[in-house]
Amino acid sequence: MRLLIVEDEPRMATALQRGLIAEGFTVEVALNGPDGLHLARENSYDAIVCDIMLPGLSGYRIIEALRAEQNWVPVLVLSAKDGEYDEADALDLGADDYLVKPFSFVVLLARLRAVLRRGVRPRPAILACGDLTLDPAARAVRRGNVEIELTPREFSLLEYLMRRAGDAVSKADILHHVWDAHYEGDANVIEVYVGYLRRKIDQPFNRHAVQTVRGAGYRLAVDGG
Amino acid sequence: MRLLIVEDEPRMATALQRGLIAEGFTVEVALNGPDGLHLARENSYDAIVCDIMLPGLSGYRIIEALRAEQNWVPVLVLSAKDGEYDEADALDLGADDYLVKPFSFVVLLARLRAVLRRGVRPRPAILACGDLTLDPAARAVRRGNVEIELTPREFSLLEYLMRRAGDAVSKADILHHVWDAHYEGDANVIEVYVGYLRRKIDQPFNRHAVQTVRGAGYRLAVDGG
DNA sequence: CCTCGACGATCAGCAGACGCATGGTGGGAG
DNA sequence: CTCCCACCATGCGTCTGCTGATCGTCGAGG
Repeated sequence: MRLLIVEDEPRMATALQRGLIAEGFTVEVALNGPDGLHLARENSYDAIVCDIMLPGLSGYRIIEALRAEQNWVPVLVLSAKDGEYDEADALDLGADDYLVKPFSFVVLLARLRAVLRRGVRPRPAILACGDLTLDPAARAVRRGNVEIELTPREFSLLEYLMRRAGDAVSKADILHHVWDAHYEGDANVIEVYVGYLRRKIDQPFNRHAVQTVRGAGYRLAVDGG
Repeated sequence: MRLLIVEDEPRMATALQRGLIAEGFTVEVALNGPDGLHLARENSYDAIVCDIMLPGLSGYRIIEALRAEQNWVPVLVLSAKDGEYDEADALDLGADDYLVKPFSFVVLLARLRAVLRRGVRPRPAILACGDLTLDPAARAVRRGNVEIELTPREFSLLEYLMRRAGDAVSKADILHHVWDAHYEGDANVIEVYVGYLRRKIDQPFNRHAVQTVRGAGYRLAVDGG
C-alpha cells in the first residue's frame, strides 16, 4: 500500500512517516501544498493523508483539484481546526474522512484501513448526468449553469434516480426510498412527480431525461437527456 | 434516500429522525439491536446509522452479522465510548465511519453524504451473445449500439434464453421460468413471443438468433445470430 | 420423390393494464 | 388569508398479453 503524506510541519510529517512505514506502508511525503498536488497527480497512491493548513495551497484546494480531474484516490484529512463546518466542508468537497489534531495514531490507522478497504471507486460529491448536475450538500440542481428550483419531494426523487443513473428503478423501490417504507397510498404519485420533474429538467427537442421503462419503472438517462 | 437508525435512547432517536427527515431522507428507527438487525436484513437501506451500546445486541454484532451475509450497506457508527480501541474495532469490523457522542448534526450529515457517495454498486453482469447484449440492471437490450425496446414479457424471455445461450431449452422450462410455475394456458404463447422477439432482434440476411429445435424447444445462438 | 400428419409461425382482435395529464383537495407556513 | 406543496381521483389514449384460428413447413415412411 502506497501512501502520500502532505504535511508542512516536519516533526509531524516524520512521525507519521515512521509510524506508517512500521505498519508496512510505502510512504512518500510532501511538505507543502503545490508539491503535494503535483505528486498526487503524477503518481498513483492507494490513499493520501493530507493536512488542511498548508503553505502555498490548502488541503481543500488539493482535494477539489483532484476530484475535478476525476481522481478518486481516498483522502484522509488532518486538521487543527475543529469547527464543525470545516469538517463538513472538507467532506462535501470530496474528502473521505477527517481527523482533528491531536489524534491517536491507532485511530488514524483504523480510519486509514477503513478508507483503503473502500478502494478507488468514483464517488463524486456532485452527481452529474450530462450537463444535469445535482449537489446533495447544497441541495442545488442545475442544467448547465442554469439553476433549477425543485420542491423537496422532486429533489429526493431526482437524487435517488441520479444515484442509480442508467438503472431501471422499479416503482416499489422508488416508493420505499423516496416516500416511506410503509407508504400505503397509490403508486400514481410517482407518475405525477415524474411529470413535475420532466417539466422542470427536460430540454426542448430532446428526449426525456427520465425515461419510462414500461412495466418496470423509470430510468435516468446517463447523459441527462 | 432511505436510512435506518438503530438507537436505544428515545430522545436521541427522535431527534435524529426529525433532523434527517427535515433533510429529505426517508427514515426508519429501531430501538434495540435485534429489531435493527431484523430491519436491516429485510429491507434495502441506502445507509444505516447505528449506536454501539444497544440492548439485546450490540452495534458490533449487527455489523458483523450483516457483513457475514454479504450485506455491504454503508454503516455509520455512533458511540458514547471514546476509547480509541473501540473505534478501531468498529472500523475493522466493517463500519464505514464512526462518530463519538456528542457530535454535531452538521458533521453527521456531511459524513452521511460521504458514505452515501460510494453506494453499493456491483455493476457488470451484462449478458452478451455476439453483438447482442442485455443489461438486466438497466433493463436494456442492444444490437451493437442500437437500443432495442422490448416489452416486459419479451425481455424476460430473452433474458432466460441468453442465460442459457447455446442450450436447447424446452417449452416446459420456458413456461416455468418466464411465465409461471403453474401457468395453465396454451403453450402457443411461447411461439407467439418467440415471433415477437425475432422481429425485433434478428438482423436482415442472417439466420434467426432464436433457433427452433423441432420437438425440443428453442436455442439462442451463442453468436447472437 | 411424394404424401401426410404433426409441429411451428403468423395474424387479427380483444380485454385489461399501464402511463400520463389534469384539475381538485387539504394542510401547513408565512 | 394566501400561497405552495403533497397528494388524490378521474379520464383518456396507448401498449401488452393472450387467445383462437389459419397458414406454412419439416421430415418420416411409403
